[in-house]
Order: sequence, then structure tokens, then C-alpha cells
Amino acid sequence: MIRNANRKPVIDAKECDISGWDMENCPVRDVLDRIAGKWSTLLLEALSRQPFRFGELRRLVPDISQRMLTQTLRDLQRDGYIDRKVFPTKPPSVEYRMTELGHSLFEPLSKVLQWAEANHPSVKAARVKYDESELA
Amino acid sequence: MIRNANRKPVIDAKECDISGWDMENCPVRDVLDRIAGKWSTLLLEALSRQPFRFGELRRLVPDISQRMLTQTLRDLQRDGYIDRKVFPTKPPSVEYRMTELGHSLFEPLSKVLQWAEANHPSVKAARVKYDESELA
DNA sequence: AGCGCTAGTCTCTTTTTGAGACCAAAGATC
DNA sequence: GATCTTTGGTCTCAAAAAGAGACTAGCGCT
Repeated sequence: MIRNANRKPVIDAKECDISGWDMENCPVRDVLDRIAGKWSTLLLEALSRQPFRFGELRRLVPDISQRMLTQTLRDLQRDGYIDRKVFPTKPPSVEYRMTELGHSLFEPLSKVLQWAEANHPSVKAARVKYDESELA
Repeated sequence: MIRNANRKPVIDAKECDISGWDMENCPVRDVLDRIAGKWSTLLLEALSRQPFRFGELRRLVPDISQRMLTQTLRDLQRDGYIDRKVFPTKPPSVEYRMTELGHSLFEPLSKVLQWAEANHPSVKAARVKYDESELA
């Protein structure tokens, strides 16, 4: 006998909210939407090591456009992860340096990076397996 | 005396490569580009608790479009973080369940989520401060 | 005189994302 | 028995975001 699709859901959505998930004004989303960008993590990793100047970062991440570099740095600065310091040279040079807040964020974040490095083979294997099964 | 902007860079990009950063075939980028999406983390958090069906996830994350839900789930499945199980009901029902790999990823990832929740006030404060200084 | 360096901005094109209609078959409702 | 709902999607079109590349200004070097 085929079960009805309208079987009872695994759990009601409202119950899940109770278990500590507030959709409106969600802190996790608010914070993560910023560091989840394509370039944010990369820049944070670089700056976690030491301060860098704009051009250095550009050379360090060759396939980032100047536009996105500027924008991502500004976003990170706005959220308080990095400091921007302008030296009154001609032409002016700018140094980006990770703040305390940035370092405290990077601590757990680096664990994810380590996981990524360690489990890259598993992920690649999963992809191959998926693509093969799709092909059929 | 004003320093020349052509002062020696803090460090040469090549040196940074030596300290363990391979730009081509970078595992960190390859893995993170997937979980860095706007929705991935949200779905992983939900599925880390328990399996959910498509419609349940849609109701749980109300502002995701069906299109992006489908696509994100497929990406997560392809990378081996979740399993997709179809029940031959009419209409068919589909259950998404986190794999072992997914759980092992979520362990460090949840630390970042916790950080986000804990430090949300600091981030919001930083934004206010930044916006005020920009306003001037 | 001409080139390169600095840290960006501006514009244009391409890619990604979002909103919503549409699907087919079965169950529930009226 | 006609209609409405529900399932898990796909398809199309519009809007937003990202990428590519030109352009800026003042100084040093050749």
C-alpha cells in the first residue's frame, strides 16, 4: 500500500522555532550574510596573518576585481573586523589590519577552514559520485 | 618627512604562498565557495537538527525561493553533506537528511554560528560607529 | 616627456538571484 | 463530480549582484 504524501510532517515548523530560532532579527543571518561572501573568508585569512595594503591583497588574490576588493574590505571594516589606516604619502598608501573582533571571529572560522582542507578529498569524491549517478 | 608610497611592502605575496597557501586548486576555496552561499548555512543548521522535507524547509526559511531551495539543496547533496530520499507516494515526498560528512562539517561551523550569536551586539555597534563616521 | 605606482571610482556587460506561473496526479471538500 | 489543495519541483522573465576594463591624480624614475 502506497502511503499518502500527506503524511504527518517530521516536525512542525513552529516547534523548531521554539528550539531557539528566531527568524526575524536573526543574529546568525545578520552576521553570516557578510562573512559568507565569496571573498570575505579569503581576505580574513590573509589579514589574520598580518596587515596588508590594498595592492598587496590584490596581488594575493589575483582573481578578485578591484571593485569587489574595495567593496568587501569596506564591508569587513563596517562590521568591525578590520581597520583601515591611510598613510599621508604621495600617492597615499592604505593599510588594512585585523581588529580584535576580527581575530576572535577568525578563531572559530579557521576551524572550518581546516576542516575544508582536511576533507577536501571526501567532498571531491562525493561530487564525482553524484555526477556519475546523474549521468545515468 | 613624508614617506614614499613605494615603501617596501609588508611582505611579498610569494612568501605568503610559501606559508601554506596554494592559489591554484585551493581546497579551502573549493569547499567554502559552496557553503558560503546565502542559504547553505541556514539549511545546514536546520538539517543538523533532524531530517526535513522540501516543503518543511521552505516553510522554515520563508524568504527562500523554491528555485534557490532546490538549487542549494542540490549543491549540498552533490558535495555530500546531505542525502535526498524520495518516497514513492502520490504525490512523491522527498526527505533531506544530513550525512556523516555533513555533521562533521557542521561541528566547526556551528562554532562560527555561536560566535555570530554571541558577538552580534559588537558587530551592530561597529556598524553604527562606521555609519556615523561616514556621515561626517 | 613618458611611464609606472598608489587606491580607488565609473561604466558596461555578464552572471546570479528572486518572483511567480505552471505541472500532474491524488485526496479532501462541497 | 467539479473544484481546491498538496506534493516537489521546473520554466520564464525581471532585478540585483558581480566581473572586466577604462579612467583619475600627483609624484618618482629614466
